[in-house]
Amino acid sequence: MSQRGPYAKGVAKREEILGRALEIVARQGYRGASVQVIADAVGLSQAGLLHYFGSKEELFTAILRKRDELDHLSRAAPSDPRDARDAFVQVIAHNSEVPGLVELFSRLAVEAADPEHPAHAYFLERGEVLRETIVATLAQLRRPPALPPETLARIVQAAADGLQLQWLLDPTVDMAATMEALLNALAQEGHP
Amino acid sequence: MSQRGPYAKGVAKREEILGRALEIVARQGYRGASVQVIADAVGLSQAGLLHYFGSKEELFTAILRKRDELDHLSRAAPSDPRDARDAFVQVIAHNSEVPGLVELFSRLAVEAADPEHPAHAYFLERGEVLRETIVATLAQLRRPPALPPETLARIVQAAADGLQLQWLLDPTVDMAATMEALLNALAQEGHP
DNA sequence: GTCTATAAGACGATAGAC
DNA sequence: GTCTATCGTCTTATAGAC
Repeated sequence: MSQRGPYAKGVAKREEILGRALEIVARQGYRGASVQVIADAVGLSQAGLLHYFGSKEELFTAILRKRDELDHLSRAAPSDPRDARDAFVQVIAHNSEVPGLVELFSRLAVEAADPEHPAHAYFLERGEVLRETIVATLAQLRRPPALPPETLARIVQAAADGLQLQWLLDPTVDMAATMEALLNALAQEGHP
Repeated sequence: MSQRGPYAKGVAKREEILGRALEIVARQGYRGASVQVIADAVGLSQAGLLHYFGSKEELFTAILRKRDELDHLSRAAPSDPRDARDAFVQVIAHNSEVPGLVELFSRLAVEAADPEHPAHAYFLERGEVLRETIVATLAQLRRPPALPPETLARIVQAAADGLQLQWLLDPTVDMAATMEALLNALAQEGHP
């Protein structure tokens, strides 16, 4: 059904390109990556690549969306709070393997401040979904928390993003361990 | 003494330029600010401006250093933990008034991941000083904390940086209030 | 759908006059 | 110390052939 229709082939090819572009950025890093570099890496000309993605910004936004998809981040989190926590920490641990994606994410997070940027909506939506997941997970823990759940969720999200900046600067920083420590402290906390 | 010597005038002028450049970026925002734009704003030609700063990257790094200086961030924090907390929160609150500086900081934080970048050392040093200050302040609170002080300091720093990204994306986010909530929760926490 | 070719511009940096 | 002028590079985007 969804594989038929006039665009099926184009969409499939687009996904294939996206997958390879993702690997390239993840492995070789995002060194101010240009459309040309990605095009070479996926075996297309620059114009050929931009045929599938309207512009550079849309291309990189699509890469980030694809990454979330592969990270299962668009799915609902596990219902058991500890499983949800572990899944979150594992995504962060995996990020250490893909510095180029972390750099791309951080860079676009700044550029997407402009409401006209194609990634603006992406970051807004992603943040909301992430925080909602955190709130839902927190709701299953001991109550009442010391802070409003929405505030806690913002802090956890901020910590995750900020740890990426620290890790980019100094790769000896252990993002996953630090986040796990924070989440464990949050899980144990609350007024008796 | 330090105002004499062959470089005194050049240094003074450099500082003057820096102060104006800081205002420009703070007020008009960093919109992919180029050397040209800053030069126009401070009333110099592009080459004239680069005479004082060797390169674009050094110029922007100097702006960030100047900002820290004006924020009294290079000084020792107040000895009373509550005063230290308030000072920290006030710096964050003030950041809401200077979006261009927040954007510049966040952007350079990513670019400075490259050890060759002129801002690399700046961000490393700034992070260390900030975390040491946080650790010293935490040491004056109830003990023992639920987490190692160094870990807590990393989390607080990460939260501050991450909140900036959230705020750039959505200016209705209250960075100062969120950070204050986090710090208050940390101050009250600990094993009885 | 994919290419070549090129437009069209921005930018940082430097040379050299004054 | 400050300028003008220019170089050289890199970039995205598009036009048009196949």
